[in-house]
Amino acid sequence: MAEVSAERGRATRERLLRAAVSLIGEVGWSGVSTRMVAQRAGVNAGVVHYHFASVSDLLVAAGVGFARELLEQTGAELASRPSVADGIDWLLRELSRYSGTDPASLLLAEMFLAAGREPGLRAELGALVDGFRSRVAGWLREHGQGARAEQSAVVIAALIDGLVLHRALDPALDPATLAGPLRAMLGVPPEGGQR
Amino acid sequence: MAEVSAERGRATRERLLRAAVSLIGEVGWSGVSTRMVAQRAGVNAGVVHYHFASVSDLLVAAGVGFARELLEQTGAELASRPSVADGIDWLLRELSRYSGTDPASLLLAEMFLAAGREPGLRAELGALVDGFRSRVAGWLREHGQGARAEQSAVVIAALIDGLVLHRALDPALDPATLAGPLRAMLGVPPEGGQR
DNA sequence: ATTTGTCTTGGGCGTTCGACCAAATAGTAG
DNA sequence: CTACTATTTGGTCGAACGCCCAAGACAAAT
Repeated sequence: MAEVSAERGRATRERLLRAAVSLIGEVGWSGVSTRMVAQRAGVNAGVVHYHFASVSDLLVAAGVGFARELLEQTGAELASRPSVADGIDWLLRELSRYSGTDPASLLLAEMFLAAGREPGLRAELGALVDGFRSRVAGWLREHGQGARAEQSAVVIAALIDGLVLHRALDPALDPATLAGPLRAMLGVPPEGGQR
Repeated sequence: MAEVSAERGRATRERLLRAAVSLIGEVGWSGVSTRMVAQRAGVNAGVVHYHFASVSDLLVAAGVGFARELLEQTGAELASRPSVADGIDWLLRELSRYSGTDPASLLLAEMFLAAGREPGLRAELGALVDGFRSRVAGWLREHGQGARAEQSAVVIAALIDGLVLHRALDPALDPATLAGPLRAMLGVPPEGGQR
């Protein structure tokens, strides 16, 4: 078989996916065009339709791949925190890194919207978010939050995305200042790990 | 002056705004076209550019008008609740009415995204959300939540939008089940209701 | 009756889009 | 070498886009 050719094709496919990820954040889901993504990937426009049946297919594959990586990484890091107070502090600090206007934030938001119009994307993204929630709930349960672990996890997951959205409107909004209400919600003493 | 003409013109302008509001939710901010909005409003395509300098101007005017009405109405209703527990319950019940896939939910989400690319929209929407937060904070302070009223208001406002987003992915997610964590956050007895 | 100003119409300009295709290129196998 | 497959190229297609404009329609003012 043409092994080197196949290898080069895989690399091109990867470049297309990466180009799509960055472009979705910059110009919006529906703003991404064949020519645009091809130019950024450094390939001819026709190549896009060789590797993907349609532009939609490319966008879904790119977005889901990115979201999977981000959610699994965040979930793992959060679950490894020794205490709930620690985890909350870490999460809020992590959220401060996303301004709400950076490509990563915008990509996430764009995916939520596109999911409403692309059933396949909705199913995949829904499964990812559900997995994240379960992971958070499990972590809370491990630390004695059994009673409302599930509901608290829902609140935390939704709050993450809500805060990213609101930071886009008001960059002065600092997530780190919200530790108080969150600790109260989770029944953690106000002065847990750090101040 | 041509009073009847002017009146008819105002009515046409209103129809264009309403058509734009419904279309943003259906096809997305950037998916709305001149011809589309004109057809839905029952007027010729050229009329759009008589009443508005550009499609963007129309969308901003339509979106901001809708958001202003919704936020002021919700803020007023929430602030009129006799107790924090009451308000939380009402808010969560109200949230249940938005599936995350209905035009109103989608319009709100689309506006957050579009705000990142249209500075004018961002300023207006930011002011509206800030006003809503202040109103919620004032209401919390009135009911003895002075210590963390501001932060709690930020959490509540962000949570609203986050929940709408997440409901779009998982319609089974029922906001009403989240009263427990929220009451804990606000220092309200879990079940009794009034403080 | 004529003028004035507001509103409405149909059409056209230039651009960009997704999709598709035949030809060209590169690498493997016989 | 030839035969074959995978990949890339440059180009074309019809459709839709935002925006603009000249002309018509119409109620009020003169």
